[in-house]
Amino acid sequence: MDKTTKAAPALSPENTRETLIREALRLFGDKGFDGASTREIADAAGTNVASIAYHFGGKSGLHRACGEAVAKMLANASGQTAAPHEALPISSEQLRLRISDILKRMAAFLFSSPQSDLAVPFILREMAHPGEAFEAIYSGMMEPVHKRLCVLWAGATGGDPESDEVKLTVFSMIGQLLYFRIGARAVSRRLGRETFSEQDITAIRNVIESNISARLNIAAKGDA
Amino acid sequence: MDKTTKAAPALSPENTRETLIREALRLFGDKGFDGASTREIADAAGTNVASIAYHFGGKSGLHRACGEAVAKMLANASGQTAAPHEALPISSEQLRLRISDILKRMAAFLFSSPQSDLAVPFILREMAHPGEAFEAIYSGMMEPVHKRLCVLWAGATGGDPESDEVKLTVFSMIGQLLYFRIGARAVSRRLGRETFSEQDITAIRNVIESNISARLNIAAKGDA
DNA sequence: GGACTTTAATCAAACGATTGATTAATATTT
DNA sequence: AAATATTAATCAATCGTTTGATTAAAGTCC
Repeated sequence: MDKTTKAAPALSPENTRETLIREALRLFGDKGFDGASTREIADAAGTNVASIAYHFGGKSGLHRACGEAVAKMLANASGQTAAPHEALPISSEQLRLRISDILKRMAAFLFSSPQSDLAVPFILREMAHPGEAFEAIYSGMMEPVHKRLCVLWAGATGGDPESDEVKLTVFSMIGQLLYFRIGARAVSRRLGRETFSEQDITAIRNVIESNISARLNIAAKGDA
Repeated sequence: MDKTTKAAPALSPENTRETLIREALRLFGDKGFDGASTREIADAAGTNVASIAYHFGGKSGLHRACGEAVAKMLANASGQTAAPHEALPISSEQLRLRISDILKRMAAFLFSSPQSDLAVPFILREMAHPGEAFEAIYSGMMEPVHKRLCVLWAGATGGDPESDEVKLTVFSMIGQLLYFRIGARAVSRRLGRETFSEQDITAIRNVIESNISARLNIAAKGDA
C-alpha cells in the first residue's frame, strides 16, 4: 500500500515497454479498459504516465500492444500442439489420442500456465467487444486449432470436417474446457474450495476425457 | 447523433426507475461499470443525471439494482424448471428426460429470450469481479440448479449427488451450453454467419443432447 | 581523444475534458 | 399545501494527453 519510494528498484530502459504491457495486461484484464487508468498502469510499472504515450502513442496503443502480446502467448501455447503438415493417423484410436492430447495441452495452458492468468481475463473482456484484439486472437489461434480438431474428429467419426455438426460438436468439447476456466469461481465454490487444487484439475481433465470418449463411441457407432 | 430535443417523447413518471435499470443493464453489460457514464445512461433513459442519485442513491446503487433485476430474471427463468418437491422419477430414462428438459429450458432462455441479451453480458462482467451481484446470481440461481441437476444425474448413474465427480460432470454439461452463449461470436463466425439462426440453435441443442446421452450411457454402464 | 550535437527515454507539471455527485429551483402529483 | 419527482447548474476529482525540462548514451566533427 504505502510505497513512498519507487516500486521497481532500478528499471532497465528497454524493459519499460514490456513492464508496461505486463501490468496493463493485468489491470485491463482485472478492471477493463476504462476501469484501468493510465496513471495506475504507469505506477504499477514503476514509470511515468507519459511513458505510455511515448512508447505506445496512448492508452489505446498500449491496449493494442496487449492484444498482440496475448496473441503471441496463445501462438506459442498452440504452436506446440500444431505439427504443420502431419499425416493423419489411420486408426480411430490414434485420432482419439491426438484429440485428447490437444485438449490436454489446452488445459495445461489454461490451468497451469502463469501466462494464462494474464491472458484469459484480458481475452474474456475482448470477447464482449470484438475489436482488433479479438480478431488477432480468433484468426490466429481459435480458428486454426478448431479447424484441426474438426479434421481429427471427422477422421475418427467419418463425418465431414467442415459440416456444421462436426464444428458444433468440437465447440462443445472445447467449450466445456473453457467454461471450467471462465466459470472457475462458480465451480470451485461449488466444490467448496477457494481455488482449484492439482487434484481438481486432474479431475476436470478426466471428466472431459470421459465426455470425449463417450461421444466418440456414439459418433463412431452412429456413422461407421 | 444529433438529438436536439428529448429522446423519449414523454415518460410515465413511474417508469423512470425501470427505464434507468433497463438502459443501465444494457450499457453496463456493453461497456462495463466504469465504461458506462451516468450521463450516458440517463440520456439513454431519457431523463436527467440527477435521477440516478434520486432513485438509487448513486451509480453504484443503480448497479446494485441491475444485479437484483438480473437475479429476478434468472429466478423467473429457472423457477419454471424447478418443481419444489418433486418425487424422483424411478426409471433412468425419466431422469434423463428431466435433465434434458432443464438444459433445454436453459438453452431457451440463453438463446431465445430477449431478457438474456441484457442479463448475460451483465453477468459475464460480474463473473470477473465477484461482488454482491455475483453472490446473488450464484446462490440464487446457479447453485440450486446445479444441485438439482446433480441429484438427477446421480439418480441416473448411481453415484453420489455431492461427489466431486458428479459435480464436475454436471458442470461440464452446463459449461458447454454456456460456452455457446459466451463464445457466441467465435462460434457463429466459425459457422460463417453473423448471428445464430433458429436452425443453429436447434443444432446446438442436439449436440448437447447427444453429449448428455452418450455420457449417461457410459456412466450408467460403468456404475450400474 | 576531446568538444559539440543529436537522439532516446524519462520525469514533474499542467492542460482541457469528463467523471460522479450535489445543490437549489422547478414541475408534477396527491 | 405537502410530498414526490425532475431539472439545470455547479462542484471537486480524475481522466487521457501534452508540454518543456532533464538525463544519459550514441553519434559527429576537428
